[in-house]
Amino acid sequence: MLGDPLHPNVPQPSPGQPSPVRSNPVRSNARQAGPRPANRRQDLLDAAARLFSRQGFHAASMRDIARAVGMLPGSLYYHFASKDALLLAVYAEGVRRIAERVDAAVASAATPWARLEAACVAHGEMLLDGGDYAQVVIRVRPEDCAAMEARLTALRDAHEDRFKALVAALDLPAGADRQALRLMLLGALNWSQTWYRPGGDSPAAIARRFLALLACNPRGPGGEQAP
Amino acid sequence: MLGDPLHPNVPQPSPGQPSPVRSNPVRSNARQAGPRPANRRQDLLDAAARLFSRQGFHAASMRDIARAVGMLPGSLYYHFASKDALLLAVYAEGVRRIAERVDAAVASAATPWARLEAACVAHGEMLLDGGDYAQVVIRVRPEDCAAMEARLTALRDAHEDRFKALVAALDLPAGADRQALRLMLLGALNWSQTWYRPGGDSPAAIARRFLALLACNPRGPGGEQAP
DNA sequence: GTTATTAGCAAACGGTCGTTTGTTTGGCGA
DNA sequence: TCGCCAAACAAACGACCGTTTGCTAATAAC
Repeated sequence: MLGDPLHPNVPQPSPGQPSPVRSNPVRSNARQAGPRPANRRQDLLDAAARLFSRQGFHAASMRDIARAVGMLPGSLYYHFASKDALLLAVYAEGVRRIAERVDAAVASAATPWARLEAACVAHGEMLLDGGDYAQVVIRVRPEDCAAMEARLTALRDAHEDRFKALVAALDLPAGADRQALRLMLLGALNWSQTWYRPGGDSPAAIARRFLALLACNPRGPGGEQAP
Repeated sequence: MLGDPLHPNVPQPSPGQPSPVRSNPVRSNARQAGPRPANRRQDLLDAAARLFSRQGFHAASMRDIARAVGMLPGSLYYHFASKDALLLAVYAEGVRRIAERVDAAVASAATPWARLEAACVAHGEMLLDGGDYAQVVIRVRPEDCAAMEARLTALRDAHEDRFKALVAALDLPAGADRQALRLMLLGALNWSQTWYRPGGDSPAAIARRFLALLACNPRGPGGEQAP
């Protein structure tokens, strides 16, 4: 009862915060540190993120995840109410991490075009090399988990709205196709997860090469990319 | 024994041919028509394509597929040696259908840019509206089926090589980034499967809008797209 | 010292998975 | 008419699935 059964009755670090090194000065009556609790919940999230990103949602089993952290399968139901809830937690954290980086990159750029480029570079770096959480967001389709589809889609859309704003801020000729511009950029970046292998071009270089191809880029065709 | 167990001992239509309407004048001793055999194998392929494209490889079970054609689960092992083999057959047919359309479109275009545009339009139309077989090729990742990964990847690569040739034929300035051009175009198109919904822009329009955004397009920035 | 809570173990639940095995059916060629 | 064979049925196999239940140490609060 009492709402959806996403969170079992366990003290979660704090929703909306980056789940810090667990050194936050909690109020008195909450369980605080102790040698035991450690960050087993975080370990579980990490393991789930790894397996979901490498094998996909269906192919990664709860037993796999439990084994990865040295638990028995039933034990992780103390921390997460279901496999769906575990995916949602990983997915939300993934979106949060990508958005965090993108926001920071955007904030430190001056012009609209520089902001879009910074966002694409940050987005691409997270997708391709930014850890398992970020990769889950692209690898796992919301419809892979029917029970969570709406929530996962909402999370992904909220992130992509940032790019809507960035493209809207560009100074473009009147009839410019801003929607296609956004969809092409994000699509090409997201799909790059399927062919990217470390060792070749860096994620940042890939993102910049894509952006350099766009006709409306004021640098002009074949423009140089900054290092 | 004798090679990989992909094909049970059942008369397959003919490898490498488009599996015609089964009206080919077979030699004498092969079972030919009869009221029974019909095209149950084809029905099975169709059902598998549908479920694989809608649910993905892991979420679609052999029981689902059997039920879709009114068979018992064990019965489809008469036609396909394993789930993996069934996926390979669907995937190969999907690649064949996409490539067929792309080749036809390319053949009926005159200039290098027109050929690339025709290929993108055909590719996009197949991905988005070209039936279940084509959609499986994009929806199912080769690594979803470890046993077939190499073969699936080879099929997909063979198709994408067409675009390598089309881009190589373009008349571009010296330092043009042809690889990024191809990857961006194909990536944006392939990813569009995740957001496309019938009713809005047609697949052909989407493909043309993407191509129109590219800086190297001789029509110039914001160029018009043909009807 | 008692009590409550945290975190996990141990073992199973019913169900579904891909697959195998043995048997039956119906039409065809001889 | 007989035997053959494609094409399916019927029924299970063992393995694995997500999940539940009951219990038990360890820790913290009183």
